Amino acid sequence: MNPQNLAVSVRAVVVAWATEAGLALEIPAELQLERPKSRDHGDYATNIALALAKSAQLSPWAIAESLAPKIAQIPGVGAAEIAGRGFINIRLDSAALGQTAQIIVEAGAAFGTGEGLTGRHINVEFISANPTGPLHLGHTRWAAVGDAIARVLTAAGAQVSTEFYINDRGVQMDKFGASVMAAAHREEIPEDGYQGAYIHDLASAIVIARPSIKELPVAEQFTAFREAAYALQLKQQQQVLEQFRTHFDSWASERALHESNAVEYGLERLREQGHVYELDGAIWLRTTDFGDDKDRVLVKADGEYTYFASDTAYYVNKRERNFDLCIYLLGADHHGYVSRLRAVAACNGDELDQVEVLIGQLVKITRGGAEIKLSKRAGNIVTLEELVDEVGVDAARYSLIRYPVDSPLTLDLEVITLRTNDNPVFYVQYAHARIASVLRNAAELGIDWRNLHFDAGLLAHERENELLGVLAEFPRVVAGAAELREPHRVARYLEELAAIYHRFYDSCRVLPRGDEELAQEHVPRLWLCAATRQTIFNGLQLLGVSAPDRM
RNA sequence: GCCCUCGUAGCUCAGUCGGAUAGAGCGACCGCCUCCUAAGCGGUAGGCCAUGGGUUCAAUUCCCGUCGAGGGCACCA
Repeated sequence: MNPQNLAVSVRAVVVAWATEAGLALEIPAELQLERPKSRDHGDYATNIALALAKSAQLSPWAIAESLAPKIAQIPGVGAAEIAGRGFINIRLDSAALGQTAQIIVEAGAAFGTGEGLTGRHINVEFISANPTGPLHLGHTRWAAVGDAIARVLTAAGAQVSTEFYINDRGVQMDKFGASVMAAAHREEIPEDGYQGAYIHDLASAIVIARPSIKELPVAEQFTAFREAAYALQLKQQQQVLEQFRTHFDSWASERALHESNAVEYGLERLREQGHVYELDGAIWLRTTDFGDDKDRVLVKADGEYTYFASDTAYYVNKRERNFDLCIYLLGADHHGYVSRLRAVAACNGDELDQVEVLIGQLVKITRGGAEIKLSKRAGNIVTLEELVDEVGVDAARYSLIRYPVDSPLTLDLEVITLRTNDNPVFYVQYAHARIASVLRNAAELGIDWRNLHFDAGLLAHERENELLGVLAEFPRVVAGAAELREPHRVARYLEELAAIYHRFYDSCRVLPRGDEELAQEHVPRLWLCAATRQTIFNGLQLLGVSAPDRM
């Protein structure tokens, strides 16, 4: 018995009742069963009687009185009681609930996956930094969250591709090249150039690899420095992301987009749709047709493409690759792009909602309460690499994922370095390690629980019920996280699960003490432990955080 | 001026596609190891869910206004 099955059964009861009573009611296709906040209200509750009261012209209580006895008849349901203004509280019998443990263990890594997004082909683009320096803290948030979103969408059945758009074209690249070249000649870095110490490191590395580069004619030398620095910097970003367990299925280059004539092609496609016009010598896209507050220039009066032209062509390119949904993760400073990006989809003949833009607030970082100012230009950067060196991949990823992206985030380096409950990741990992330890001990005692009789009905302790109920929620949590693009829900869920497990562990002895024999209640508890371990493991997997067997 | 996001415990934050008594961690205070990891557990204290209206059987959640915080409004990249 799981929440989904139960919801289907309850709905069938409601439909049967309405038909019998001769009422033509609109009953939701998927009836929502919620888990009551209070344990006194049973395992699941439905508000269906309240919801139908108005259209049925009956009191909620009267409807509930008709439904409750029939719900109580559903196999696996122990009791159905009416409470409050007409809620029906459902209690499962312990055997039906206990069965969850076995189902989870047998499902293994597949527990939590679903099919809600089966058939969707989704492109998730995030970070998309200039290759002109190390990835900094803001990028790090997207690296963690974007990767987790991709994992969660995949678990929900979608076919997902992650993508990094390399902004390797334009004046920033030239400033970058000029800065590195100046550093190589020990000249002052141009005022509008890049000032960080890494510029000097790049310059040295380039000169060591190719000493003759400084003898080249100036124009040629500039290009050589720019390209060499680009290659090194991109490689550095890729290595750091790999170390951070953020994998990109594809790296799309803005340059390549232009060189392959994809920009012309994209514009041509938009012209066919009739939203392109010329004014004052420039070529515009009429994004105001679809909710943008002003039209946008694609080609400037001087014949140059705008950055927006690249973006537009890039979208057309993604569609050509058969993605039916393009998700973008952008910083709060880019929120002005939302309406124009969605308008691009509409101008291309697609639906507005085929573009989804997730706007993330920026990350503030403190060390012992004192704010550290981030400024790339001043060279005072807290980079992804530095963060990982200081707190580790697990703590960094988890700390960045456990908050919704639309809320501003303050990370205190001192706090997230602590191995205490300040770092919920340690709390969750500890629960996993604790269970792994129990299962190891069981094996050492020669208890082959998998091959012993599993009596689900023995899992009747209050704490066991709580734990089973929370475990059964996992698939719904994953589905919700995918649907809402909110992987932090998985993290919060794991914290709740770990807490419930610790409470269970505190009250229920899993293994026989030193001189005791194996008792019948030990076996289902071992199954329950194994199910919890599997669920925590699967959840951490979705966040890209490791699940250690020992700590 | 217009637009976006946000305002919940002393602090950092969950919760909100409308549901019953608003939650966690930290900080404070009081307890729990003869026993599978005390990196754990139990308890106490702490709230006009910024504010004023509206919709509803039901609003912290949805809508409008006000106040406050942050960000954005290029033929820049």
